Amino acid sequence: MSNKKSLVTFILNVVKISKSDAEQIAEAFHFVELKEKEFLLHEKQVSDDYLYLENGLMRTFLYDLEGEEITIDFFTENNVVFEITSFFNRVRSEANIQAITKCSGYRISYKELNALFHDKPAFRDFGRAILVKEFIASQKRNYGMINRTAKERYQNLLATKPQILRDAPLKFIASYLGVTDSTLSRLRKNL
Amino acid sequence: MSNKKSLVTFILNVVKISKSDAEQIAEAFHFVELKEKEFLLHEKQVSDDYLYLENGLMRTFLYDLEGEEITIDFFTENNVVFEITSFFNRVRSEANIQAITKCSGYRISYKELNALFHDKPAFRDFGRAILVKEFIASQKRNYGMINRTAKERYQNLLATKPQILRDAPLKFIASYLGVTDSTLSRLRKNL
DNA sequence: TGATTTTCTTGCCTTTTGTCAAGTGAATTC
DNA sequence: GAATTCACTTGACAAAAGGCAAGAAAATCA
Repeated sequence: MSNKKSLVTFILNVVKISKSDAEQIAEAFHFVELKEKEFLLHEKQVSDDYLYLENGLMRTFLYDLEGEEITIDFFTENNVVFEITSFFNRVRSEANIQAITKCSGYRISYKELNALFHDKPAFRDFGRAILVKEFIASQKRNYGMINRTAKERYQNLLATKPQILRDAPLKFIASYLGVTDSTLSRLRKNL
Repeated sequence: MSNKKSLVTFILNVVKISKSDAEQIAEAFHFVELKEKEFLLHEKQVSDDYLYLENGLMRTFLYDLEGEEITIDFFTENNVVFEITSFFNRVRSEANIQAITKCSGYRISYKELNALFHDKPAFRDFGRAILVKEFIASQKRNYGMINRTAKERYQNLLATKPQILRDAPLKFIASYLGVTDSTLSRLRKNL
């Protein structure tokens, strides 16, 4: 049994399965590290990483029509990281996934994930629970972005994921919140 | 074999399984109709409907802090309709789902869905494909809403789901786009 | 250490969107 | 069919956010 305690704990928090099932699932994952600014996924590649992020901060981003980077989402410690479209549909990714800080965690490939999905009923429940959890998070984000001013969105981010404001540069946060750098800088000043 | 041709076609478009598997899955669904303005789900209930919408237009909405209705999402023909948090986590819903026009389709309950999930491998693939599909749609919506002006968001909706603009009242669309009724009315005028 | 680049802040002005309130017209009701 | 309600529009003004450019501060590099 390798040292995947945090992953086992994460699995047990996501779905009601036995500890030994959780440990067997965790066993299938492989340790990975990423340096600051290293990419987990480059656009136009087919993603093959389903990652549990144990330490660090990552982001996913793409380029808008003017060629500007738009940060779509941040990933914090103790969450899964994957580009769902590319990973599950086996198509080239439109987005990039990049480590903001040094990161470490455990990954499995698409092939490994499917083998588990077919062989281990407990993993099916885990897989579904993760999809449901991430889907809900995406919907919540939708709701939190619309019908709110930039200031409220910023305050919400401050309250829910302060590590992002600590570790990510202003321009990543600005594009994530849908405002310009200038506007975010001014918002900050008034708080 | 009842008349569920559109559902079978829908299933076959979502996941690569055999026609007979798709027909067996469709068999488990039950026909339902909803009158205009009728609710599929009221807030504070636990959702028990996983619905394939064959005809009509629906929306999901909740109330903001000022007690105003906020339309979160629209559901169009030939899509699935469910409140993921309440349905999968068996918790009371914070959202309402309501028919805008007269609607018809086919539903299954949580219990029925899980029985299929455990007994029919083809349904597992279907279930996962639906979650992936809806998750991607949610992410796309996120991306389409941020970093765009209200006018661009409106034009995008016009291009992608014109039936919404045809059948939903202005106030539903305005809150969905995150603007006031007045602003949407003015946007329309300039087009 | 000093030079260079990158990140962030700020001022000035414009555009977008919101607020509030009044008004029109259509649909519904009694 | 008059009254009421509902959906939408419009005007006048206010607030929020953006565009652009200059400059300060911080990080990186040589």
